[in-house]
Amino acid sequence: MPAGKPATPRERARIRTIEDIVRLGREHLALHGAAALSLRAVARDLGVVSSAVYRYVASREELLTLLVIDAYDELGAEVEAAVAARRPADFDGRFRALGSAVRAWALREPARYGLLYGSPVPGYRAPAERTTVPGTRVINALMGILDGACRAGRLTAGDSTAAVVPALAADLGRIRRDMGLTVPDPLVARGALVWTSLFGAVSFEVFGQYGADTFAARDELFAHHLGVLAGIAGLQPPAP
Amino acid sequence: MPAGKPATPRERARIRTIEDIVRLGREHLALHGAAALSLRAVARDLGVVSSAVYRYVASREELLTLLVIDAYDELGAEVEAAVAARRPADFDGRFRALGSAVRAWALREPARYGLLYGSPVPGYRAPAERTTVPGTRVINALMGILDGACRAGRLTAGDSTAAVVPALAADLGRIRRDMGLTVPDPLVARGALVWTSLFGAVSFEVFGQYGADTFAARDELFAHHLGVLAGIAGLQPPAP
DNA sequence: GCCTGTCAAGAGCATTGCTCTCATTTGTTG
DNA sequence: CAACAAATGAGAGCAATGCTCTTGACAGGC
Repeated sequence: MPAGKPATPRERARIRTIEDIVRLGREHLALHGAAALSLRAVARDLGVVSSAVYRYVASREELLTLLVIDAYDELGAEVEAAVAARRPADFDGRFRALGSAVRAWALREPARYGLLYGSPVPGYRAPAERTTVPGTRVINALMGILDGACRAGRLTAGDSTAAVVPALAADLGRIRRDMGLTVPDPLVARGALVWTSLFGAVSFEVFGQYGADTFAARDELFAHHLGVLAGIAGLQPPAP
Repeated sequence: MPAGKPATPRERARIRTIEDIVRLGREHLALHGAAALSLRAVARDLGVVSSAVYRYVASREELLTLLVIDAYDELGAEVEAAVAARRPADFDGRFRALGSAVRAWALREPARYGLLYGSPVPGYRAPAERTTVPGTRVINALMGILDGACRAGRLTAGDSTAAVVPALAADLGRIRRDMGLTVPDPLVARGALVWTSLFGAVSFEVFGQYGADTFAARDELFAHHLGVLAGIAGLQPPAP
């Protein structure tokens, strides 16, 4: 990418306008939800007629894609910051920080979380080539923690030493190679389970799948879940 | 409820028309997704002008609610049937049947699954008084399995005998009382985790959160996850 | 200083949810 | 059987939406 600072003032004004559009779109998204995102409303807020917005953003889908990338990046940055705030050797603490950061961001930005991890917006498919990189920051961070614990010998195998079936082993092997992991196959599979389970727990809270008043102590419930998930991943709490 | 067969033919024709509307709505939902559901489109398919539909369905939201109930009921019925097909004492098998049934239905009906467990349709809130009963069939079945295993003494406590924090214990106690469970608190909490984790794994598949070609052996991955989750719940595989 | 390319505006098309009025069908009842 | 009343369907209409097209103005680059 050329990137940097495009010399021409036209280009500069252009990217500035796009930034404004994304910012306004983010506000609308957070306020009224993904499917209620209206290009005309953004245009109004921008003080411009609707057709003018199409000079900068090809379509509503394009704006959605920009907002998806924006949200993935914000979530990823917060998660990475939360993880980095813990001692590098405190793998269990790093994992819990990751989970708590995901949940905190999701509860603070439910509509944007729904855009990323909820039902896909009908007729819209996020272009993989633009969203996979920011979309993998969380799972990369998670696997990084597991891999670090494994290299440090702080990963308990538990009863998960049982070999996985060959078809799955092929996938896991490829993943380990692509991500440069040393974690053994069964624990990679468990890492994937922990990953999906974490987002399942968060989604239930954000999307209101728990009944309205089934759980009053949601913070404690989530903390409990995080502890169990840490155990599944093979992470051991810091020595007392 | 009076229910039964309303004598008057007008009422009969009326409920028949509503059934047709729900059926057409279900088709549109499955084909084009939830947010693309259009009352005018189902009116066209029904061979009637759009305003006529409002004689039977108060609003688009109302139709969505009917479709939510319809989907919850279909999913619940399939899950219950799958569970009932296993030997009552085969708790582990029953749990795996439950999980597989959820996944099978979700993969077969992704749009309807998204309506139930995805991001809420913006501006729409399912009325709890009409959807909670059908919406709790899966978790009831799951807790029923755990409770049955507990009563039969086939539930391994594992290392989960540690007491939960008081705030959470209050919630768990209420849940146990409401559902008539004998499972101890920590295992109720684990049941909740297994519940959310199951739907997390299914959602990742249905919503395409796994990369396009990260996992080729998704059936095996899910089976592996189910096995781990069964262990978390305290279920032991049938004696060899 | 002129020209070219970028930009905003406006009109317009097809679509949506929903309401209103009016005519027609239909079931019931005298 | 006929008359009445209720239920039903049709159509027009309103306020939105996404998106396209044409027209005119403005400003950057030679």
